[in-house]
Amino acid sequence: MTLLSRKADYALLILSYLHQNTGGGNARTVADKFGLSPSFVANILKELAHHGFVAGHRGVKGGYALARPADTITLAELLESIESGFRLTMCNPSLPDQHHEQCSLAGACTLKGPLTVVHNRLLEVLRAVTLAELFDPNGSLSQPSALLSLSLLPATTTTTCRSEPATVTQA
Amino acid sequence: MTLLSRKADYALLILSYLHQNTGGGNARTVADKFGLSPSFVANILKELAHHGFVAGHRGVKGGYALARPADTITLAELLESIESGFRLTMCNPSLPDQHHEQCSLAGACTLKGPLTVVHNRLLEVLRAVTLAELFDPNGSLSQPSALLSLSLLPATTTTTCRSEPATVTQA
DNA sequence: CGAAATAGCACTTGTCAGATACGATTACCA
DNA sequence: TGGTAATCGTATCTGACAAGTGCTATTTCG
Ligand code: FES
Ligand code: FES
Repeated sequence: MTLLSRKADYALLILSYLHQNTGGGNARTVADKFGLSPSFVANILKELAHHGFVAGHRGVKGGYALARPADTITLAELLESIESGFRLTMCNPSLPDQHHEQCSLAGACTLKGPLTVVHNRLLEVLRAVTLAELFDPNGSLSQPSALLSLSLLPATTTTTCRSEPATVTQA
Repeated sequence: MTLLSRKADYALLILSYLHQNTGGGNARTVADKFGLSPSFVANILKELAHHGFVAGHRGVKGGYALARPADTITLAELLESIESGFRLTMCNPSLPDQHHEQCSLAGACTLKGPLTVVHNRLLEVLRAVTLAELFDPNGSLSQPSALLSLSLLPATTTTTCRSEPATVTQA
C-alpha cells in the first residue's frame, strides 16, 4: 500500500516549486516544469487553493503563490486535507467526535484502543515534519545518513519532549 | 486514506483470536466468532499461512495456530506481507535494492531524499509495535496515555523531538 | 471409504484514485 | 470596451485494485 497518493505526491512537488519561486507561477508553467498534464496540475492547485494552502489570483497576470509560510504547514495537515482523512483502519476514525458505529465488530473488537495509539504515534511523526524542512535541500531531512544516526544518537534524553495527547481539535 | 486495508484489519483480529486461544481454531469457528463470511476468513488465513504467520493443519481435526510467538511479529512485518509493500509515495520503494526508475521526475525531484527519511521514521514506529503488545489488553498500548512510552522505546523514533506543538489551526 | 478441514486458484463485483474536459468568472491590457 | 489569459467550480469518464465468493484438489482422522 502507498501512504501518499500520487495526487498528494504531486501536490508536494508543486508546493515545493511555489516555495522556491517566491513569485509563484501559474498552472501551465508548473505543469511544463515537471512534464505533467496541465489539467491535472490545475486540479491539484485548485484543491490546494480550496484548502487554503495556496492563494490563486485570476486574470492575465494571475497565478498561484503560497498562502502560508512553508514552515507553518505540517505534513500531517497537508495529508489530512489532500487525502480524505488519515486513518489507520476503517474502524478508527481520525476525528474522534463523529463515532459512527458502522463496524459490526465494535463490541467484540479488542484492537480498537491499541490501534488508536499506533495511529497517534504515526500522526506525531507526520506532525513533526513541516514543509519547510521537506523543501530544504540542506535540512536535517536531506541527509541520508540521518537514518544511521538514529542508532548512534548521543544519549541526550529528550527531556523537553512534551507528550501531547495528540488531540486534533478539528472545528 | 486508510493505512490498513480491511483485509489487514481482519487479519489482526484473526491473529488476536489465535493468540488468545492457544489451541487454535479452524476457519469456520473464527468466522462464526466474528460474524464474517467463512470464505473471506478462510482466504485471509490461507494468506497468513502462506507468509508463515500461522500454521495450518489439514484433516478432520485440523485448524490454524500461530506459527510464531506473537512477540516476535512486528506490525511492520505483518503489513509488509499482507499489504503489498509499505511505501510512502509511488517513487519511494520500500526495498532500496530494486531502484527501478519508473518515475520520470526522478531527476528533477528534490523531495525523494527527505521523503525517504520520513518514510523510515514511520516504518520505525510500525517496527516498534509487536503483535503481543497489540493483543495485550493490559499492555502499554491500551492506555490512552501511552504516548509517553515513546520516550522509553529503544531510541527508534522521535529523533529530534520538536518543541513546537504543531498546532493545527483550522482557518 | 467418507467426512472435515486446509491449499490453491479463478472469478465476479464494487469502489475510488487518476485523469480529463468544459463552461463560468475574473482581471489585465490595448 | 472588447479580447485574452488565467483561475474557479464542477461534472464525467476510465482503469486498477481491493473486496468478496466459489470451486476443486489434497490431506488427515475415524
Ligand atoms: S475491527 Fe471494527 S472496531 Fe475493530
Ligand atoms: S515524484 Fe517521483 S521521484 Fe519525486
